[in-house]
Amino acid sequence: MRRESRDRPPAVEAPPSDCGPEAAKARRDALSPTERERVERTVSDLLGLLGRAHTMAVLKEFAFAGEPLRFSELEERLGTPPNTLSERLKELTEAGLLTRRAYDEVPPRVEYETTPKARALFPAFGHFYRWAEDHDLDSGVER
Amino acid sequence: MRRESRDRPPAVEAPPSDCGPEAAKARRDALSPTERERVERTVSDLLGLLGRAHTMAVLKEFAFAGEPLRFSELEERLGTPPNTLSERLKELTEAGLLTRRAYDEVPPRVEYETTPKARALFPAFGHFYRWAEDHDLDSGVER
DNA sequence: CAGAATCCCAATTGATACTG
DNA sequence: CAGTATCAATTGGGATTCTG
Repeated sequence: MRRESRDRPPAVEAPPSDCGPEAAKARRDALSPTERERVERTVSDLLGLLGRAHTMAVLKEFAFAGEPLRFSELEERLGTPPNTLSERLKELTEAGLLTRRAYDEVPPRVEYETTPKARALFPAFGHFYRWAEDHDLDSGVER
Repeated sequence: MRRESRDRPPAVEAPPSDCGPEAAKARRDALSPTERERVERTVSDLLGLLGRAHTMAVLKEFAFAGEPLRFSELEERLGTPPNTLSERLKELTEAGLLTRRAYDEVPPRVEYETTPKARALFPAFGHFYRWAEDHDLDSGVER
């Protein structure tokens, strides 16, 4: 797999053999029809979930925070309206990607924490960040 | 927690050093303030772009196809309404992720092809696929 | 006080018909 | 075939209100 023109620091140039598209394609072809169908459905469900406003931004926040976050922290960092944020957090919790823990205190405190299932997703977000170091969107300008 | 236990090793749990969140976090801290700000903005622009209906599904289709795709192929494979698909393709093209080539033929033919910039994004989609092999979304109760 | 619920309006998306 | 045009349906944003 090639790399774009960059004068960028070394990092690790070799893309992980684990998440390249060719690898995924090969793996897909190796699946049984039944299992493959399940995987396809899961992928499209996942993309459907991630493809709602603020959802990926929320996950990215958790990925970089590396610790539980409170509703108000997310609200502040993302600038997401409370009703929308509330809905996204509910969806992510129902999907099994976050757990919600309410502490019976004054003032009240609710913490959301990622599940292993969500953390297994994080490398993709790390990749987006990595991508952003080497690229820009729009204008066709390839720094 | 439905099918968390599989006959496959975790694998995804150990993120590749290249796109793991820790690596990204460390890299972020190493950036100059200016560059870091640009990267942050690019990431959120990217997530904004990807977070529209069907956008990631379109890119996934290209990632697995590995070749140019026509409007009708995408429409058929994704079941996306033509106006929405049209808009998404326009956005992706303007973002520099796709190129559009129209052939002067009868019947008309238009092919969309990924740019290197888009292909640099594909490992993330491969990762989503990989994730789906080991996980499921526990779709919660309907609203 | 955190945050869930509600209402209302704007923006996005979907379904379908239609055109070059 | 590859889109537009149009209109209905769904979703998101902002302000406000309610509750523990």
